Amino acid sequence: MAAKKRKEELKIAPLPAKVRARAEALCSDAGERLTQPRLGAYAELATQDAPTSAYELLALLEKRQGKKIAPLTVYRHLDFLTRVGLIHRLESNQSYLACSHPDEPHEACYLLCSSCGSADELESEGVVSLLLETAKSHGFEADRNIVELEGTCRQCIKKRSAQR
Amino acid sequence: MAAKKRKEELKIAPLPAKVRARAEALCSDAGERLTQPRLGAYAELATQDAPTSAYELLALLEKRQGKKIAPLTVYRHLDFLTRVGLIHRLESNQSYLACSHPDEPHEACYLLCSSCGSADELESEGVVSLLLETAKSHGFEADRNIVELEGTCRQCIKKRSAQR
DNA sequence: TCGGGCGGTGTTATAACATAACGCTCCGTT
DNA sequence: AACGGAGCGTTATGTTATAACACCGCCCGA
Repeated sequence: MAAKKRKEELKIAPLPAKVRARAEALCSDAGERLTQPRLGAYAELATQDAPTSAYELLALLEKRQGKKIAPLTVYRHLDFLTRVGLIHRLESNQSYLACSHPDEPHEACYLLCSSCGSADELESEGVVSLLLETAKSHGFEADRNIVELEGTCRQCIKKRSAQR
Repeated sequence: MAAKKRKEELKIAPLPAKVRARAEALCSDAGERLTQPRLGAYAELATQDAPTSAYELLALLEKRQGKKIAPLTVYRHLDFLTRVGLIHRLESNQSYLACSHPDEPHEACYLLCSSCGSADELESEGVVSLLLETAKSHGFEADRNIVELEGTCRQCIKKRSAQR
């Protein structure tokens, strides 16, 4: 037979080469393996334009790969991707989001539009440092901060004012 | 028969008179009815010293009242209490917490200790206003802000340093 | 005081989100 | 080739939340 027997024939969402390279670099720097299933989950998330729930992601992956996937599998991938910083979890609505700038370690705020469902990641050293400082002054040592604003994004505000 | 037939014999967790009065005032000001089951749920939450999940609360109420309660009932009470501002929901771990100062409308930060599970509500005009300002400068109009810091509280830091 | 309406409650069922326990496979190292 | 550990799959189950529908009881107006 001419065709080599390839183990990994996983279908993966198209991902800009640059983004993919960045993800691979990030993982190898961390001494972690960006396997095919993990990459598949990341690529799928990265091509969504709104935060995605674990089960939505599950459905997307099943559709693309044409086979059943167990929820636990997806959660493991999400857990991994969160750990290495390629994605974030939005606590206020249990959804997941590819990080828009995974290169530098960061603490971000999220602007969640309740009208269109979009999420914007917002670098905010000022807010974060003030937050940590405030906490510290109360004797509290913060490991992780969750800052999510729900409201209406610029586009939706514009759209709304245009239509009336 | 001497005893009048009382409809409402719901057992309710003991609640300081002041706290109860404040809750009643808050509801009547809002034109809402603080019914027995609602008060029961509030009182139960208010006597916990850590954030409580909906199903934990359910179990507590069932135990106190000696009867089965449906989850939906509890969720409705939680929803009501959140709406009038007597309790808050912590998004990062799906739990609920009696508000420590429901009188004044407020936006708070929460300091969640991952060691002892306690939650501290922290008034933080500075942080909140900076947050809103930052969002606005991005054309985003925020309705609600979620600010939760996970870390170690003062007591647990002290305890930890003492024991080693 | 009667009656109508609406908010609150109860019941059953089910959807959505997440993890436990266990064993096999793959891959790099010795 | 043997070993060991990370990754993965499978089954089962736990946890969180909501839908649909009917009844009850309080308030208010006639």
